[in-house]
Amino acid sequence: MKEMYPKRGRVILHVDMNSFYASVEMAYDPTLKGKPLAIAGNVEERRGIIVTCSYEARKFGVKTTMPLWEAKKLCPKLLVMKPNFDRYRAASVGMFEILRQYSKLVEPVSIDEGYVDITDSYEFGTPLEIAESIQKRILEQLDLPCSIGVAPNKFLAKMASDMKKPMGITVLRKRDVPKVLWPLDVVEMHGVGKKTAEKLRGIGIKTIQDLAESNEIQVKALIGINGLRLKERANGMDRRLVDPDAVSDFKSVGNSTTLPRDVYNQQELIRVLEQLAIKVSARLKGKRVLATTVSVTIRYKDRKTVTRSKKLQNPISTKEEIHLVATQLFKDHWNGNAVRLLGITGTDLVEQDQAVKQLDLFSFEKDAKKEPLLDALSKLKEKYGSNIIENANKRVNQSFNIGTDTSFNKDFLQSKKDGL
DNA sequence: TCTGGGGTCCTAGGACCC
DNA sequence: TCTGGGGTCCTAGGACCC
Repeated sequence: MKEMYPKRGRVILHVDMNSFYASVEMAYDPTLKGKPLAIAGNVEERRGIIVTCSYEARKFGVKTTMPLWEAKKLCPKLLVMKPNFDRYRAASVGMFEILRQYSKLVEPVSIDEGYVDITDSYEFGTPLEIAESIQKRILEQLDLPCSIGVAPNKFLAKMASDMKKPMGITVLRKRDVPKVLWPLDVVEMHGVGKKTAEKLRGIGIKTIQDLAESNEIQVKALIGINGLRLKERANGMDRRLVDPDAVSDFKSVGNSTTLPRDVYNQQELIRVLEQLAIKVSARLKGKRVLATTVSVTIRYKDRKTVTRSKKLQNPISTKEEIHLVATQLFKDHWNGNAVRLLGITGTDLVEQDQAVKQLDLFSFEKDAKKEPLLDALSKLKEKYGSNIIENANKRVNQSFNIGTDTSFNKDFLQSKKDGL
């Protein structure tokens, strides 16, 4: 069947939901439609900021990341809601389900956007027809608006979806790049932020065209290997594949909180760490993973931010363990100044099922101290097969010879008994 | 009386090993 | 009497994105 169609170059869609959180709230409660609506964090407190807002609110100048009080000044009738993440997740699942009906090659980028490779999706029509069909179904079935970019690669699709909002469809071919993309300021490029744009301006690169025609050596010297990638993108080139598994193996799990006021008191800060440890632990367990490295983020009154991390011998996930490691890190590195924000992040994640083996190996280490080593090794071989022996050997050596990191853990357990 | 919270990726230096 | 060069791991921080 497929052979009947002519071979064509890649066709990638980037689907981007419009003011997603606000749109979901309007789908839940249609009386909100047509009104200036904002979703904001920490609505009760002054430090609340706008996360998303409806297009009606944008007409007043309300923008993402704007402090709530400022938004209210611009738009006194602004309706403000706290985020309902369960609703957004449900809507997101529905959206990606629709996308997967057109191609198996769907790569979620975040809760409200994703790429679809429709190169081989001939049976659903031309690329433009597919984009129209997707947009229509998301609107009819979920009552949610989106914008779609149609292009030969991810970068162009992403740039295209951004061009018409809300409810736009933009086709961006490679031959359109000089006319459409090149006149734009280089900061408009996905992947170029304020800092990079500033640096580029320093060597006379202002527009995307300037970057496309820039001197590779000069750009590389200025911003590193990333500069070469950006130059390629500016020329409309991007070979990245649409990878359905890209997000499934996430790299870290963290929680942080800005304190309602600046805090000096160590006991109080340690209690905040406990709350964060509870959250991180619950999320790790929900994802069935353990963290091998724990980081603590401290933001001071003057917004100066430091992160300190510790790689552990054994991955952990309980709230007690996380709290102990985080507290130790905090005590070791806090400079005593007033703290505005605290965060805990777990990285170097390993799957629980794999960690079970490691747990067994750990208990084996204790056995190894009682029994002759070879004896214990052969026991292990019976249990797991020979391929695991090498790892076991390493771990035994570590626990016998070095042992610094295991004592790190033990110190914590001791300090816990001592009441911290 | 300002600037949230969740992430990813990259770089760079020091320690350590061979 | 002087001091290479490559590689990996760990830690810290910066830039960027949604």
